[in-house]
Amino acid sequence: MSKTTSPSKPQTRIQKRNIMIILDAALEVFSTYGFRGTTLDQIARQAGLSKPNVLYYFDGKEAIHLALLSQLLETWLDPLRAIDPQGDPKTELMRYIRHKLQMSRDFPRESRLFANEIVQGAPRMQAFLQGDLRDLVDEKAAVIQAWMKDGKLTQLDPFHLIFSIWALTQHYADFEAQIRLVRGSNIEQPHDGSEDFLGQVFQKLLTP
Amino acid sequence: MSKTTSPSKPQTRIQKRNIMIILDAALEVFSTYGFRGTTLDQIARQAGLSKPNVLYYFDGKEAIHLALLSQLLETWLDPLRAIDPQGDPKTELMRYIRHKLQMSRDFPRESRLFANEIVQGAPRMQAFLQGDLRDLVDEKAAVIQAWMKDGKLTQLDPFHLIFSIWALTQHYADFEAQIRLVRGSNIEQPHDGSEDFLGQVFQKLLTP
DNA sequence: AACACGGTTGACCATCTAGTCAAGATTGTT
DNA sequence: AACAATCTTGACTAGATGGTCAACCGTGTT
Repeated sequence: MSKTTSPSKPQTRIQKRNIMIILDAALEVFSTYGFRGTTLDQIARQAGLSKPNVLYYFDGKEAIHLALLSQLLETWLDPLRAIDPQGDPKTELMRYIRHKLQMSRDFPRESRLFANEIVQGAPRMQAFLQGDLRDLVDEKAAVIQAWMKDGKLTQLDPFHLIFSIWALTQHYADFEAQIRLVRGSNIEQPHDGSEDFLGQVFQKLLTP
Repeated sequence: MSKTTSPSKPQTRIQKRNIMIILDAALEVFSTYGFRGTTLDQIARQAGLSKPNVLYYFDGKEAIHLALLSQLLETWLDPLRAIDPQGDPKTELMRYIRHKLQMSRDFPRESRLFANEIVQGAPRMQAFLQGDLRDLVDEKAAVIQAWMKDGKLTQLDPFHLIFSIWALTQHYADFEAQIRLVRGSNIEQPHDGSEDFLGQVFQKLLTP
C-alpha cells in the first residue's frame, strides 16, 4: 500500500495531525544528524509516537525524508522566482537577499536539511538541481546580466553573484554552531547584525 | 593498548604507509557521508585493507575521525594567523581571501569534513571552536577594527566580515555538488572564475 | 449497542555494523 | 636459517536499526 504516495486522498483529522507531527520531528532530527545519522527510533521519540505508528503513516525512513525535501523545494524557489525583470535592479536584488536571509533565520532546520544533502553530494536532489533550479537560475542570471549591460549594476559574473548570495545568507543557518561558539557569549543570536552587514555589502557591491 | 594515542612513537615504514592510506581513505568517505553515514567497511574497502587491519592501526572509527580532525585543525588556523597587523590592510585581507579560496580548491574533502561537522552542530569541535579559533578570531577582528578606524578599510563589522570570507570561499568546496549540477556542462570546474569574482567583490567592498 | 474502520503497539525478524580474537603470514635482524 | 616482532585476516559476537505483523484499542455512525 502506498500511503502517502497518492497526491490528494481525503485525510482524517488524526492523519493530518500525526503526519505534521512526524514531519516536524523528522525535520528536527534529519537536519541535525543527516539522513544516515538519523534513526526511526529518534524520529518516533521526538514525535512522541511509537515506531510502528510512524511507519503506519509513512512507507519508511526514505519516504519521510523525501516528503520533507519535496515540501522544502517547493518554497525554496519562490524568492528567486520573485525577481522581477521589470523592477528596479538594485531593489529587486536587495529584496531577494533580504528574503533569503529571513528564510535562513526563520527556517534554519530546513536550510540545514538542504545543506546536509548538498555537502554529501546531493544524492537525492540531482533531478531538482539540474532541472527546475537550473532553469530558473539560468533565466534570472540572464536578467541580471541584462541589467548589468544597461549599467544599472556593477559588472559581475551573474552566476557567481547568485552563488555568493546563497553562500552569505545560508551561512548564518548552516554554520550557526560555528558562529555561536566562536562569538561565545558576546552575542545573543548568530543572526544579530547580519541584515545590516549584508545590506552594506551588497549596496556597495552592486552600485556601479 | 593506545596505538595512535601516544604522540611520537617510532613508526615502521609499513605503519607510516598504512596510516596514511587509511587516513586518506577515511577522509574520502567521511567527507562524503559524514561520521554516522560512514562505515568501517567502507573505509577499509576504500583503503584496500581488511577491516581488522584498519582496526590494527586505529582504536576505532572515532579515533580515525579524531585523527583527521586534529590534523585538519592545525592547518586550518594558519591562513588567519598569517594576517599581519603591520602589513597593508587591503593586501593582508586579499591575501587571506586568496589563501582560503586556494584551500577550498585544493582540499575540498577537508573542507567538507569540516562542513559536515559544523552543520550537524559541531559535536566534536566545540573545544576548538570556542578555544583556539575564538581567541584568534577575536584577535584578528581587533586588528581589522583598528584598520577600519584608521580609515584604511570600509567600516564594517569585523566579525561579519570574517564570517563572510569563510562563507564565500568554503561555498565552492562545500556546495560543489550544487554548483556543478546547476551550472551543468556550462562549466568545467565549479571554481572557475571564483578567484576573479571574489577579487572584484572584496576589492570593491574593502575600499573606503 | 454493535459494527466497521482507523489508529496503535509489543514482540519479532533480518540485516548491518563496530569491534574482537586467535591463528597464520611477512618482515627484519642476528 | 631461525627467531621475534610486526602485520594480516577469516570467523565471530553483541548490539543497533529498518521494517513487519497480528492483535488490540478508539471513535464515530447507524
